Amino acid sequence: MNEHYIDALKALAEPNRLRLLWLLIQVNQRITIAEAMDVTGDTQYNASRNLKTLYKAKLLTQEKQGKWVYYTLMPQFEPHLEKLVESVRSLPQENFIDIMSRCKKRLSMRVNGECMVGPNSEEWLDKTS
Amino acid sequence: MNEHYIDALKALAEPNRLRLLWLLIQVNQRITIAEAMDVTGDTQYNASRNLKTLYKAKLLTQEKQGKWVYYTLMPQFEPHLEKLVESVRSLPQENFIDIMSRCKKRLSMRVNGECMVGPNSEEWLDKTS
DNA sequence: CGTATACTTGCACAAATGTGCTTATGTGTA
DNA sequence: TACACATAAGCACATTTGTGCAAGTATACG
Repeated sequence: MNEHYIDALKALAEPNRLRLLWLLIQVNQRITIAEAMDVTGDTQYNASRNLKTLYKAKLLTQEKQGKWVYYTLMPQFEPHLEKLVESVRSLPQENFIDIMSRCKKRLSMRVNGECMVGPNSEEWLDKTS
Repeated sequence: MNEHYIDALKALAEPNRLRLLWLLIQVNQRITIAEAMDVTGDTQYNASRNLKTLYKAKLLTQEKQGKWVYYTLMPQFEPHLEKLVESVRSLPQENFIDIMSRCKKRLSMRVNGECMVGPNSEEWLDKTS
């Protein structure tokens, strides 16, 4: 009963995942696990698993492209899920200022909208030092 | 960071509590633990703790009156919390039909809007047998 | 008073969840 | 084919969370 909704709530009830979904809502763009790692500072295992958890809760879509896996916000059509995403969207930006600026920095390293470098690259470390 | 919001999500990410909050939203009325027990079939410990968890997450208010403790939906003023409650409100009724009818039955046993009998009373068992 | 009733809290335990490490899979490139 | 790199999956472990039982607090009522 409402298991899908419960899964979504559980997926969001964890700070790292909430932050990830918030980011994906705000940037309105797909991101790779490598990019998520750099932006959040998470380990590879955690970035991968947290994105996958959001995917299993049907909040994200997954798309493999070469060696990269892109995750994107999934459009919701049922009212309760739509409103849940809207709720996350309304979270005050103040709590995410640094993560947002890191994300913009990381996305600016793309070429033609494609992720080119892996996690902890020279280019990234230069940008953030 | 957003701990209050995370608490609310956690509180809702459990079927029994989600059901309780949905009920409180729909009936738009305070209810006692005794009533919650009868309606959900939960034990006293669980009804008490689940309502208290929702209270600690600031989704409900608590009001002691004589030997009864009434819980009521708490009005939300921050957009993300408002929308979270709206999301729960939009959950399809189909999933709650039986619980809703039991709740109406239980509330009809009140006198002047006050709960008069405890859990598993004769009157209640008669009504639902 | 003393007893019944509504509710709370502490403890023990099982189940679920998050994390880290290691290893495996799969893809691009030389 | 071999190697580098992005991601996933398996395992052990600590933390959290839900549940049941028992004892405790508080209020009503005779």
